[in-house]
Amino acid sequence: MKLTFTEENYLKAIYKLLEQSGKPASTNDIAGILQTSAASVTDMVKKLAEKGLVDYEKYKGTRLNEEGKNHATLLIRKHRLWEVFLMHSLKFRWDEVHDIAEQLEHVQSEKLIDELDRFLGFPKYDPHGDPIPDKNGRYTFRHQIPLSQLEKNKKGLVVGVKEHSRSFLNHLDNLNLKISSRIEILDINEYDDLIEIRIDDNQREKISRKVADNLFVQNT
Amino acid sequence: MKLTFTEENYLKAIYKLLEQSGKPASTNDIAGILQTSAASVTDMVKKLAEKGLVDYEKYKGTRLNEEGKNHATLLIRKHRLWEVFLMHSLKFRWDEVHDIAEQLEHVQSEKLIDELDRFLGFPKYDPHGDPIPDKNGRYTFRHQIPLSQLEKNKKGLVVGVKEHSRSFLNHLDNLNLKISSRIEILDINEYDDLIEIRIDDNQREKISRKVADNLFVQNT
DNA sequence: ATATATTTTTAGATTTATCTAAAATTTAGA
DNA sequence: TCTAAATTTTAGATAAATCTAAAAATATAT
Ligand SMILES: [Mn+2]
Ligand SMILES: [Mn+2]
Ligand SMILES: [Mn+2]
Ligand SMILES: [Mn+2]
Repeated sequence: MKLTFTEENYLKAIYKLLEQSGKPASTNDIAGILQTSAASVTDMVKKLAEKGLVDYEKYKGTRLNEEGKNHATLLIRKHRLWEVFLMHSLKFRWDEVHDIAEQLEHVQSEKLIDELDRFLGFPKYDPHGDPIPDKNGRYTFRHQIPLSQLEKNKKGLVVGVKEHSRSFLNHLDNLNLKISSRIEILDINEYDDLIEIRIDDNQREKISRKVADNLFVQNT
Repeated sequence: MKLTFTEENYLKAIYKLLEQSGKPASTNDIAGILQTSAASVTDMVKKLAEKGLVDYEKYKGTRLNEEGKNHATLLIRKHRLWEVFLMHSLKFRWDEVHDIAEQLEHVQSEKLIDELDRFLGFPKYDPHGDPIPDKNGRYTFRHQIPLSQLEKNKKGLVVGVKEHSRSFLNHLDNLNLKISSRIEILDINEYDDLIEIRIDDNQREKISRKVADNLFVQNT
């Protein structure tokens, strides 16, 4: 089904909220993500329900149905593949790719996205470590934990970020932290909760719990 | 200036008409290209005039001013670079690229298009032989004539197509004719005006004047 | 030159996505 | 449990891009 940019953005917002909480998306939360009024959201979710993309119950919230979920997954596939393209082929930084991918993800062409996938070598993860759905909507899951859950003296490999904000990504750049960085927990300070780590068997850095919560690592 | 898709499509239409005829674009002609009503066109050209992109005189037609011309040229740059990308990187055929480029050309990011340009090696021409404006809006012109103007026993190199329709491009595919094909005029039939050519020093083919009018060649 | 045809503009309506303000419903606190 | 706060929906308005039908201007043909 051909949808407008707006409709697609609503589907993505509802998908994200469902992913985060597992519960139906509330009108207010959708409005928050899309920076619009609750009244507009009510109008639009009714329309999406009409079109058979979501299940909507007055005052109860909105959830994607099968078709809505498929469409949202396709959008995420497109978004993340474009991010890989921007980063690997066009040499963008990881803090720059999201905004442009927000536009590119709405381009309509199944062949385009499948050929892009092939061109990029069927990548499994995007520049932020998020999994890329394949042509059939299937993800490759990965065992990962927040860096804040890694214990003292244990080692881990950075595989993703939870936050995607520019400021967080720039902060990581300044710390020399990136996807595939090796990390060892040297100390966790009892008093101020700062975590001291060694990065790539090299520099030592102190990071806040906020940063550690937003970094995903694999045990190594 | 940030423009809507619709506004950008009007600018392109006006640009094309000016390019074709040299005269200001008529309301009806714009409506024809954009498949819309004359009344809508009047509304929109007034709005574009308000925004300082076109000069519009009631009943006299519309022409791009400096700013409108710059914006239209940027759109053409984006369109043609995306066509090159689709063809060279993603292996699309030359009859498939236009429709997708019509969508991609509206993505807003100066860095995106300049990096794409670099990635593609600063191509001078698109898959149909049309020149690609550089970052400053400058084209590389090329001396070319329609194949129909090539004389008997003369040789030429195919450098572009005038028509961009799918059916014409597919017809050329069937004849094995493509950009960079070498052509020799073997005979021009007096009775039915069919032109007999040799392609790549190899096969002989008879083509109609209609086809010959729509193929650009360089004398060799 | 005058009538006719064509083109273009205007007037008024429609659709889509948005808004604000007020009403209805649900949730949470005392 | 009752009341107050928060959330959500409804009602009505607005802005952008479109439409149709009618009026106005221009072009064409006898
Ligand atoms: Mn992103
Ligand atoms: Mn991402
Ligand atoms: Mn094209
Ligand atoms: Mn082209």
